[in-house]
Amino acid sequence: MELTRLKGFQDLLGTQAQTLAYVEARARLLMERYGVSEIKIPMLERIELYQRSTGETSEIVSKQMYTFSDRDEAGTTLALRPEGTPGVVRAYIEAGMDRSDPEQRFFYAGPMFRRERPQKGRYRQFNQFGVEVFGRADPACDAELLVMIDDLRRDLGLEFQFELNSLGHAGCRPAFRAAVLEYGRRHWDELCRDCHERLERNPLRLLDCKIDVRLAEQAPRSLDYLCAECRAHFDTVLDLIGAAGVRFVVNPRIVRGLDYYMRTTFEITSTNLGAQNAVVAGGRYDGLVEVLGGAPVPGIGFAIGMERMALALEAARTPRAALPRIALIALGEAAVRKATQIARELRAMPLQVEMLSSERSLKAQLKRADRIGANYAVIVGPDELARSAAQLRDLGASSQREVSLDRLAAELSAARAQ
RNA sequence: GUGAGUGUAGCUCAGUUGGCAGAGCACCGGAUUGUGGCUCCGGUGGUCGAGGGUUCAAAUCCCUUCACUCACCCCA
Repeated sequence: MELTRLKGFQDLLGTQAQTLAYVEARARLLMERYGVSEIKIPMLERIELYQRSTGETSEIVSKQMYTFSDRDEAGTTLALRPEGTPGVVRAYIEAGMDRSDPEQRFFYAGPMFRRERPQKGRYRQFNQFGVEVFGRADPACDAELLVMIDDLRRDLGLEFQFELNSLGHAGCRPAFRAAVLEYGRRHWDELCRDCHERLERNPLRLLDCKIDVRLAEQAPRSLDYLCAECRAHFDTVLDLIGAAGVRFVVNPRIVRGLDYYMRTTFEITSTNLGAQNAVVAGGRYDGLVEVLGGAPVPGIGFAIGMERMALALEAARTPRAALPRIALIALGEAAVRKATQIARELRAMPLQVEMLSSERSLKAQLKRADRIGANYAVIVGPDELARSAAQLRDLGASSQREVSLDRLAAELSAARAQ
């Protein structure tokens, strides 16, 4: 086969697609309870949107975006969205909400694109479910989002590790950054090659190096550089979520790769996912709305990695109860005609009904019924048709009896109740 | 971008020292006129990832290349 799927892109079949849809359905239900409304935004934006928000120093923008020229005279450079937040902020400003009605909560769901080397839990097209809150600077808002994530976790029956940190705000963050930079330069000779690179590009990432663990642990901590206000904000967030029953740890090494994060940042991981174990991540981004040309409105948000969530769920889940599955077997043209009507009637019950190919023998059709995991087979042939009846076969029990057609739906419903 | 591992039937994989390409599962048919699973019998199905080299002879040895997987990196 020559026309295969692209590297890092996937076809999701059957249960894989189902699990993903299930996670999204549960998340949507939660949004309703939290009063968060949906926002649908484009998958394509000007490249500058990401350069200015996500940041040129992030690897996402500098190396991983799918970009191309539009067919207009100006040759505008477009980018497939690598994440959702910039687009949501742009839409929020464009709708004038930053001035008219700044306090807003949105959720979005859809595919993101990053051209990375694929591995377990990491794909070039992947789905995120994200929440963004604007116009709220108070710690109760941070806490509410974390509780929201914990609600989803509990609803799905999973165990996660919540790790939180605070990076400080525009006033105190620079001092911390300078301290890390200074620390890195002082220990230059002991740093790994990747860390040399990091120091140039994004010094804070020194802290989550997995090679120089000892050095990273002894590096300056953002928590020690917080101003009184940031300190109080963080303490209140921790107090609130603790009181609400969220289990968490403070991890001073959580720094996010995106430029716009400040104050509260968090990463939520699941074991049994391999190396790519972050299922949810996010943080506060006061200042981002202003950077993109809006009013000075605070913001905070997170994104769920849907494929990773589905992976975690598949490792732990018990299958959900499905509709009883009926294989409808018709023998002969007249029976097919009748069966077409019966199928419609049974599906309305509701029952899951699949009509098998009447071109094949009864034996082959029953074999097929077994293969697809049907609970019952309903057989209609010329003999049954003459009596206005059908054979109702219980494939699990291997028992069979004749049922008149006008009683069939009721009989199957009764069997379902058992 | 870097590293490692794996590529043989639709799937999971054997294949010895270089000597006729195999098994299990799945699929199709039969044993059983209109009755599945279990059993038995038969059948369909192969560019041994691709290209080149060595050899009387290559799935096997050598070179090149591609794909997939995992990890680094990055991050959801």
